[in-house]
Amino acid sequence: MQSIRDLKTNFSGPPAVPVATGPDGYLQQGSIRMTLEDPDLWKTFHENGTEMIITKPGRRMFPHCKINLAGLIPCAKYILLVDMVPEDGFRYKWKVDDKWEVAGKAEPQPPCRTYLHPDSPALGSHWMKQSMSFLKLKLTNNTLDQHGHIILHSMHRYHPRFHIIQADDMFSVRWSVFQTFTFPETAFMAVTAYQNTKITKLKINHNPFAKGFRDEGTNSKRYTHRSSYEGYEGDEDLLKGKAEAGGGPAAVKEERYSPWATEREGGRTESPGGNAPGDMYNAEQLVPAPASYLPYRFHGYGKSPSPTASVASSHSSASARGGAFESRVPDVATVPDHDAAKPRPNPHHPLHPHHHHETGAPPPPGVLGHHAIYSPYGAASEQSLGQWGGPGHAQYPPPPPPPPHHLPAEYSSQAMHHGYHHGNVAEWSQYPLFSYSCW
DNA sequence: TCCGCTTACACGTTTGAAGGGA
DNA sequence: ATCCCTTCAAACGTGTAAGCGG
Repeated sequence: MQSIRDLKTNFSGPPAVPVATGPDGYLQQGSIRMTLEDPDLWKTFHENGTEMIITKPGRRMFPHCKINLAGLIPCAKYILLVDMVPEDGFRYKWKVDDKWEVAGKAEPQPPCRTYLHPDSPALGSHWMKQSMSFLKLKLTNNTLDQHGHIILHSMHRYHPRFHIIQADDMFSVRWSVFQTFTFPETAFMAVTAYQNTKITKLKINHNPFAKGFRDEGTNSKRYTHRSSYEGYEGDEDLLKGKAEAGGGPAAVKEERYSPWATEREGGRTESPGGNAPGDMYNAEQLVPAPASYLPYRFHGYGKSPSPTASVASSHSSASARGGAFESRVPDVATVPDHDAAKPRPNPHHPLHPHHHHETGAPPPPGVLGHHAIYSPYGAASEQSLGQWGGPGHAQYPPPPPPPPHHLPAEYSSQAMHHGYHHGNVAEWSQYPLFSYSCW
């Protein structure tokens, strides 16, 4: 694979635009690395088809996202964000034969919200000092949610996407260097009730809050101990792997079972027990953007649910390392919502966001979601984000539905490996990073 | 009838205030 | 007065099961 780092050569020299340096005047040099904590646990869930409960008041994820960062400039400030992007353009249903099947096209994408890590902004040294948890991130199916939780559709597949942005504050994000990371094993199905009993068992066995549902006695231990639970190989293997790995990467057997019907047929190759699980490829991207839209919040570029018939294919060899740099639109906070909903001048522009999968299936409606940033800091959030404030009400469903995005064929894992050349930096501003919304 | 969603519930963890001792 | 530790209750996070509604 061509390392995404090659991309950096486009930027490592004198920046194409003066704003290319970070807000501190430091130029991001080394490549930022992001690794996922508990990759084995994630893989165990992933092999069984991770499900995340979404509720009206909001539900935490389990496992929750926890990452390690390296390669940041210690004295530069960064902002860490996470959002959820659809895996594909379909709605699923759980079949009696224990697998998910496509049940139709995806619902129009709800307002896409971005969760701001509570520590943001913080120095690179802070981010690298310890692992960063998104424990308090909550998922909801309430499209009118006023708490800033991330809104998802039930029976749809998503994966979290992490953004590290070099910026002193939310206001300077527009000038900032940022990178985006995804981890294939963190993909999940949003559900209002668990469908796969194996997932239920895994949750009960691993989530301390669910201890009350564990069997009596031996398996009332944390997952660092071998569970007495029988009949769930993933769980057992995970524990075995941890015991035998001796600190090295756990050898999680690849996809011995996949609840994704299409994966079974498609020979999905993600999540092998490769070396350095969770390691990411990444690329540095500069974020020039016109300042004229500063009063607005982040603008989602409306990552389109890639019309993929097959959740199969894809997660790439980068995925094999546990994570992937996601080709994406390196831009922020530029275009008001209604603009974001307009058709892009060139949807096949190489800067157009790439998805993990691509197929010839029809594109889903409502692909240009509304993005908003949520900070768990109540007042702090108001303070730091207030300047992004726009119209103060939720916007769902988005009136009128935006035209569907037809994603380029490169909108695949391959693109994640190869990246692409940003020929014209100025054009980036046409592709907002986060779409705009309020809650 | 089926399927997805909501709600109340029991059980466990987490959190933070209050109190006591060094 | 300050710090540290313990205790305890409230808040919060879980999955379950029953019921509702399209």
